[in-house]
Amino acid sequence: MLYKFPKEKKLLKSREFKNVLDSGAKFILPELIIFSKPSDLESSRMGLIVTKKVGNAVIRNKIKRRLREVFRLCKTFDEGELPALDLVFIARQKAVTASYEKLTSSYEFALKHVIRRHSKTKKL
RNA sequence: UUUGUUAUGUGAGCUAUCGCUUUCUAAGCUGAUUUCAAAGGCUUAAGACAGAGGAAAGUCCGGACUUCCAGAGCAAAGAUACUGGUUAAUGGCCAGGCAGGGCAACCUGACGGAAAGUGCAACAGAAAGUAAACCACCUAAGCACCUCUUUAUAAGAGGCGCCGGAAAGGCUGAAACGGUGAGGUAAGAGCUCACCAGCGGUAUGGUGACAUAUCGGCUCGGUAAACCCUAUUUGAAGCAAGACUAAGUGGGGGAGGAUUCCUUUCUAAGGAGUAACACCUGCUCGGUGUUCCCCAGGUGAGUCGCUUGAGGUUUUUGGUAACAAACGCCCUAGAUGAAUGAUAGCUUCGGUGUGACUUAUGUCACACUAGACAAAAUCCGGCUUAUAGCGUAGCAAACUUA
RNA sequence: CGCGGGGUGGAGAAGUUUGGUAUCUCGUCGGGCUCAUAACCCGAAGACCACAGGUUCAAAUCCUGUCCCCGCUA
Repeated sequence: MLYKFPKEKKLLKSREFKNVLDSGAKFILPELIIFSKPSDLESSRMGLIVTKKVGNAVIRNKIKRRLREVFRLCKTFDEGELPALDLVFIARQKAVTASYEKLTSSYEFALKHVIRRHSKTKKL
């Protein structure tokens, strides 16, 4: 069930995007910029931003698909403690040449930091 | 065989695991209330089918479809421009003519009109468009003068000037009022003749563009991708078109009034007129809306439109061809922060590297690498541009062998 | 989906309307002035006008196609 990716796990409206981008926490990687914000929903949701600077339509679609796979498959770790997050991925130009494994590892690395940061703010 | 040229095909495949979208089936929930129960809707770690391109791209043309009340006239503006055909339509396509390029196959061409009018041509040059002035040329006819011959005022020869002749020459320029040759003349000239180029008429062939032949008088520059003229043609906006539903509430728009005249009629109805502005690309007619009253936002909600269509294709027939017709067969994406994928393995086409055989081309084996351009967004017909690798067929030239 | 504007030395602009010479400012280089630097003065280099093709005697300018950049409407 965890590997499914229905519409409820996507950010679809520009309001939701704005909300995350304005008040969310920012984490920068060579391939990505990730905005995150805890939500009250049961599961995490994700949205994608790939600008025209990255490449043409074919390249942009490819990046989107890969990032969706990364989000879908890497959700398993920290199953019990995983809080529901709204995530927005902004692809940078290095994401074009980066391999799939590199994307997953960097995403996991970022998630750990993000979760730690959010738990700290909750405690405070 | 090499080089070239034209047309055209393909745009890697298979398996496993995990996912996405549409449709159908199955199950469940909802609809649903006292009971029974439908359409519809939703869900599913259930199953099945299908799921990007030759250019999906650029948005350069043409249509379908939809809305605008979209209708008439005039003007403006835009587009097109050899001829004939084809098509729903086109600026596309096919065939032909002409011009240019190429040894050739073949390719390229905004290819109507300059005797309707207006404009333009730097520098150079006598002159850049009406043709004349200027320089140089000639001195036959007329006038005047000078020199020589001569006895002489007359005659002859020569010279200069005026008037006159003059369509030839004038070094330039991208371009100068036909070109070359011969005759002709005081000097010259299509003034005359031959050939060539151009213009016009006639005849023949062709649907036509045009071609061929012949005759004529001799010549009337360039630029319309300058304005323009002629012919044909175009209403505007675009699927965020547009239609429906829900939510919300006061409602996405709503509600009325004044004055003049006429008719019926007796205080009501109908018709006409009256101010300003905006829109229908400009104007006129015509129409709609707003103001002279009031108030106010919000959403990018859902469903339909949405994919069977001027569809594709085998064969046959007509046509040189584009294309058309008949019969049979096939159904092939409908997403909306936007699906059609991710990962792993294998096989073939290639590329790179190494090794072996071989004079070399090449052949075999192993390893690495999955690699061009580029993704539907209402749908079709074209055009243009990008494109790795692998092909197929026709034709032309050169070379070699028989 | 439908439109508009632009591309000229290293930088920023004019010239395109009406076709014939590519100009200006800053910067660069050389020289002068100064003990030295700046400022100032003198001189020079640097552009096939985004790319390709066409019209014309002649194209940055006119026409056609392509590429890139910027912006707008609902």
